[in-house]
Amino acid sequence: MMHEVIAWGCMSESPRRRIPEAALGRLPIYLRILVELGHENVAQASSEQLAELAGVNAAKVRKDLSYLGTYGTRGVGYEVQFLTVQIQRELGLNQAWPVVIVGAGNLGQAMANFTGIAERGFHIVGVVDKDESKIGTQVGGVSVTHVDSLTQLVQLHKVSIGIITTPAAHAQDAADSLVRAGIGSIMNFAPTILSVPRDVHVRKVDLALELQILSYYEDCRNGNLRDVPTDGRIDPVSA
Amino acid sequence: MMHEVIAWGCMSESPRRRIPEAALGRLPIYLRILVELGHENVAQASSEQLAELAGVNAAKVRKDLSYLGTYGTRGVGYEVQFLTVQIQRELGLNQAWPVVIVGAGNLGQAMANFTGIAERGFHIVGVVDKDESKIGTQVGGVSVTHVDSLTQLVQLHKVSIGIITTPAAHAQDAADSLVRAGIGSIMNFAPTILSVPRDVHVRKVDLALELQILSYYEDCRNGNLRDVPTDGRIDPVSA
DNA sequence: TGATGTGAACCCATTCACAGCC
DNA sequence: GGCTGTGAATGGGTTCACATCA
Repeated sequence: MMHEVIAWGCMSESPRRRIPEAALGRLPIYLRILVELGHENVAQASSEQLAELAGVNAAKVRKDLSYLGTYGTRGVGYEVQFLTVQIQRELGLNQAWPVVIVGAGNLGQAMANFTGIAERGFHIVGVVDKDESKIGTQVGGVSVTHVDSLTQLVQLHKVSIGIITTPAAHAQDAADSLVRAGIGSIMNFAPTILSVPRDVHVRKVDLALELQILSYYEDCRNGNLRDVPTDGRIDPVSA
Repeated sequence: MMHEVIAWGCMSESPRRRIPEAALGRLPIYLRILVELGHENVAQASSEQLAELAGVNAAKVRKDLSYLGTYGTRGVGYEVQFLTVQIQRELGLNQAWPVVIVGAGNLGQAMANFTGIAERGFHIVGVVDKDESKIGTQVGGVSVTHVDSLTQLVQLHKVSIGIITTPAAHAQDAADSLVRAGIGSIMNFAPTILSVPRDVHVRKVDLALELQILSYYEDCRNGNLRDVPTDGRIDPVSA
């Protein structure tokens, strides 16, 4: 048995990714929990405990962690410190990632000041904007510079991740600037589908999206059953 | 045939949900696109066009929209205005949802000022904090009040959705306050698993999570193959 | 003709259940 | 005995392909 398992590494556009997307999305959650447990000087944790804290079930925790390697101890559990490092390594967090923010508005400031970002290995090396009135102001420990300085900033600090916090109308411009500067991945807060070269990763965070889903559930809870569609279709109560 | 299809409405904890979670999560995306198309006076759109704009494939668009009802026209496509209203209705967005924000920090301010929220039918009726120095300041058109006024605020405006933008350490307190005030759904920005009664919906937005996933992909792209696990397991290059 | 709507097939993710090891 | 690691079973979501209808 060995099928076509080529290597342990991941490849950016590999047809066969090692860690399933769904599991990958949960690794940061486990990581956060492990770091917290570490702060509380907890040395060991079982999949049951981790599952409880993560709000998932134990089998999923074990399956997810098994993609990383055999890091648990049967009959005991996982060593918190060790597993923390393994997940960090897997996520590429064993290095400080320099990040630039495009858009010095409220959200840009919030991201720049967000301690959770710095705590988890990301370092804001620049905030740029094209609004002259914002340039020179201090945001999250750096001063805002003009968007034209982006390329210079990116090359100087070897930045490969950019965050777009501009209004939707300027998001594509921001993305173009980032791509021109040579960025490889973009976290986009603007409610816009960005058009970028195929080799640039974009992850979109839609701040209103979750609210809209909540409103669906709230509407349901309040007993406001959805209206019947307005065309000819009728609720088939009986055959 | 009629199984137990009771009605077209959804129920908060119904064992048989009408719209699959995955499709529900895409409705806000289609909605945003449709609204934009509407602004550009586009009258009709095919599943192909919508798919292109949403970054998914056409079959998925059709399947997703089919959960709402039969709103397309074969051989033609979907009527933008009509479909917009249908999705809004389905998401419960045919009403203005009052919302409160707990935490008047950077992120709270960003959310309160975020025009995308107001544009999509949400109305910030209050921002509360427990830091005396913030109370009275203006944020997004309302003045910050003390967290003790939460219950009053919620009852006065019949609020059922709350947003937590406090530091992680205070998030559980914030959630408790919201629950005590009678809120039904919570959007949580703090990187914390909240403990709430079973009938309260919580959706978590982890701002650092997406960054951590990006760093994984960046690490891969840069050719930094994942290290081999440090235990005895070796890459099985050949049988 | 051309695009929707939808069973059926497929594929990925979750869960189960237990062998294997501490 | 207890907990991990993992094949196998299950279930949900995606995609295919085509019947259907304007």
